[in-house]
Amino acid sequence: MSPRSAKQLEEIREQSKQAILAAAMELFAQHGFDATSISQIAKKANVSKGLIYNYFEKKEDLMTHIVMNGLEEGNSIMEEMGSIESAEGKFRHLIEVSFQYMKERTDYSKLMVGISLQLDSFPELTQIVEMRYQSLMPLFGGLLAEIGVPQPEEEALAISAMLDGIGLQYLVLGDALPLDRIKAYIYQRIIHTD
Amino acid sequence: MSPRSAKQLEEIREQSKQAILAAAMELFAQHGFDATSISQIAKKANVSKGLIYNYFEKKEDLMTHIVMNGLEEGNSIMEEMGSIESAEGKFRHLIEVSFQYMKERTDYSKLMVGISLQLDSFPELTQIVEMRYQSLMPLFGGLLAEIGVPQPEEEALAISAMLDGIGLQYLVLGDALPLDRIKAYIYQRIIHTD
Amino acid sequence: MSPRSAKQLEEIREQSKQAILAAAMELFAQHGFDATSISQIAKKANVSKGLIYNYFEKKEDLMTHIVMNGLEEGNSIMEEMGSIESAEGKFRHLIEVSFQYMKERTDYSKLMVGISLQLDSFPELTQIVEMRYQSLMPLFGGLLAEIGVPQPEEEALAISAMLDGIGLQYLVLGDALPLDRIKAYIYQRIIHTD
Amino acid sequence: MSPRSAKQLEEIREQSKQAILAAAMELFAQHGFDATSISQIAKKANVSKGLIYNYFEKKEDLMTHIVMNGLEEGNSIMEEMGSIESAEGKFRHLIEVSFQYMKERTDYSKLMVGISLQLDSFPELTQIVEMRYQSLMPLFGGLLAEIGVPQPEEEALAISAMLDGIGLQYLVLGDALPLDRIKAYIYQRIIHTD
DNA sequence: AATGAATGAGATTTCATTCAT
DNA sequence: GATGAATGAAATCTCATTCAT
Repeated sequence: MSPRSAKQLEEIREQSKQAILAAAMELFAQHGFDATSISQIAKKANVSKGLIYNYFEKKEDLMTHIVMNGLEEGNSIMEEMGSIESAEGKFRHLIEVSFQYMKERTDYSKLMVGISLQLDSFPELTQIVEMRYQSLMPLFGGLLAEIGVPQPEEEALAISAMLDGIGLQYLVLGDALPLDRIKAYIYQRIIHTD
Repeated sequence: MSPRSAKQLEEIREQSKQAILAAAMELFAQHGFDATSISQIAKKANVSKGLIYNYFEKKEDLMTHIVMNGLEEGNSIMEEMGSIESAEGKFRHLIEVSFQYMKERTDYSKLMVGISLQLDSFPELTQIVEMRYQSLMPLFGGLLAEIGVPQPEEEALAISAMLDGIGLQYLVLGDALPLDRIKAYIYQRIIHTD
Repeated sequence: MSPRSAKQLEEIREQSKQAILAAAMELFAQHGFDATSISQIAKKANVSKGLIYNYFEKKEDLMTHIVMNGLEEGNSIMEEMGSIESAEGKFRHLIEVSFQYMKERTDYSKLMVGISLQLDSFPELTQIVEMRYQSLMPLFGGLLAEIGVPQPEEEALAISAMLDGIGLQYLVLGDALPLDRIKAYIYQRIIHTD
Repeated sequence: MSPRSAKQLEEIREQSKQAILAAAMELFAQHGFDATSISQIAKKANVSKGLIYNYFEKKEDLMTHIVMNGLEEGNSIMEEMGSIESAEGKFRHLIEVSFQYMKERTDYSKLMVGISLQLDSFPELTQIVEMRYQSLMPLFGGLLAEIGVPQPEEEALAISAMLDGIGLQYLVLGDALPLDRIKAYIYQRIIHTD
């Protein structure tokens, strides 16, 4: 009865949606949410303004989807960590992944920091993002305790802050920031071998 | 028509300007630059829309002025530091001032982080803000070297990142973040007495 | 491709058309022509947006068809009247049918009044609807003359206006309007037995 | 302090507002609320689109203001009636005013009927308009009783319906409807002298 | 210096209509 | 016959900016 199979339709829909989300993410990251117009997104995604509203009810929803997707991706990265044996290995993995993320997904990182600053415009995200910020602390703390670091909780606070700070600085300064040197220092400080 | 002296006029001008800038800063920090309208600023400053354009050519100029003022203020705080003798004292002062700033001028801090993320909308600020980020590093490095910290440069990178990270986290999490505990930890780590 | 007889096809067509018209009528009556979207109609009719355009060239055509159908239905009701002998019987029938219509087909009545007020948006209907309004007058006049009412023409004007007015009031006030009391009064006035 | 006096400003504001309301009323009456765009209103009022939003928050507010103004005007007409002595005089006045209104303010009448049909789009008006419809009935009833009409309540219902019906018919048929003949008939029927 | 009415560009959003399948 | 993804025009509304006073 229907001229295109359900699967075909789903594919088409998914493609359009992804094109739109990709364009939106890039622009949101570059210019911020408010300074990005639906027209710009449509143009970048090679799509009509109207189509965006076939898939997303409001402009806000674009942001919501992007952030949610990103957090899910983050979760699956965390889960990989489960398969690593030693606490030290886990810690290394966490650090590696964090730095890699900043380098490779700079856009997304920028967007996340931006959103953090105006959470009251995105009520659906408030809780999720706040939890995100808070969930890493105990994880770090546990790992550092297992490794045998003297004051694991304070160190967790410190390292978590450092990572966020590095992220922020990297976004502003770009490659002028010596990422690798900082990474090495962290390892040396925690693991005492390197 | 009314015989006011040049000095009186200047005073009036200055008062209006400051009222406008204060209102703008608060609103920019709370809702972001794009989400704040000139009308809102005018209302909050108890001033007409038109008057704002007597003093500032464009909306962007408001932001530019606010940021510049803030940086100058920052500079004068730094200068106070000159009168302190010991490197340790200077370092302590720097840390104290930084934490105090986050607590008392949260709005302004938020605004500065926000602006950092969309520097391309404020071309006049790009250079200035980038310099700001970079200028603290050597300062920290010098102090830490004087104090006798083993790897002063890496430690400077680390502490500078930590401070920015703490700032970011404080903006998102508010008082859920144990500022004082982190501060104590920094002191303990660098100064070994506390 | 599928071997369906012309008759079957015709049936399918007719079913779809009727489903669409029924959905459109309900929605037009409830929310007005402009406030009703093709999407809503499609959803209510369980049909795709595209299909509507297989049967009707433009959205306006839906309205045109609905009104025409309604008028035809009205005509056939009138024709039933032909089989009644006495003028009084005919008059009673006319009144009964009118009141029944208001009660049972409130939606359609609402739609007809609404359309009357913006005839210039539906050029094809202008003449038809105007004729409708005018055609009842002579009919009433003739019946009232036969019954022996003193000034049959004026009374026809009056009763016709009353019926329209009752319709309008009923649409606004709903069952707060004492339809039966008014009906009784009309009978009493014209027929002097009741 | 302010360059134009408050009075001047108020005058300017009032003029613009009236121009906008007049344009809106005419267009709403002609094409209906939904089919009239803010652009059309702006053009007809010789004013920019933006200005309309200086005075009215939403498009709906235009309708609300127009209807409210009209009802107030209606009230003051009713109050004139208080100065008339005899019930018969009052009744005549009421009828005269009603017919005059239809002729002279056809636009407004049309708009009122239109609004009555879609009251659920204008929640602020619902109560007011319904009350309006209901308030005339007892008024008529009282007058007719005083005049000595046999069944004053039913007659009130009948006449009230007739007036609304005449209004509706007049809006559709225009001067093809013999207003004066109907008016004469009403007088003759109620007052038995004419 | 100060006001605020007025403008117009542009933002978000809706929706009738088309068309490839 | 039937679908629904896609378009684009137009609608509502916002707001930085201008300017007569």
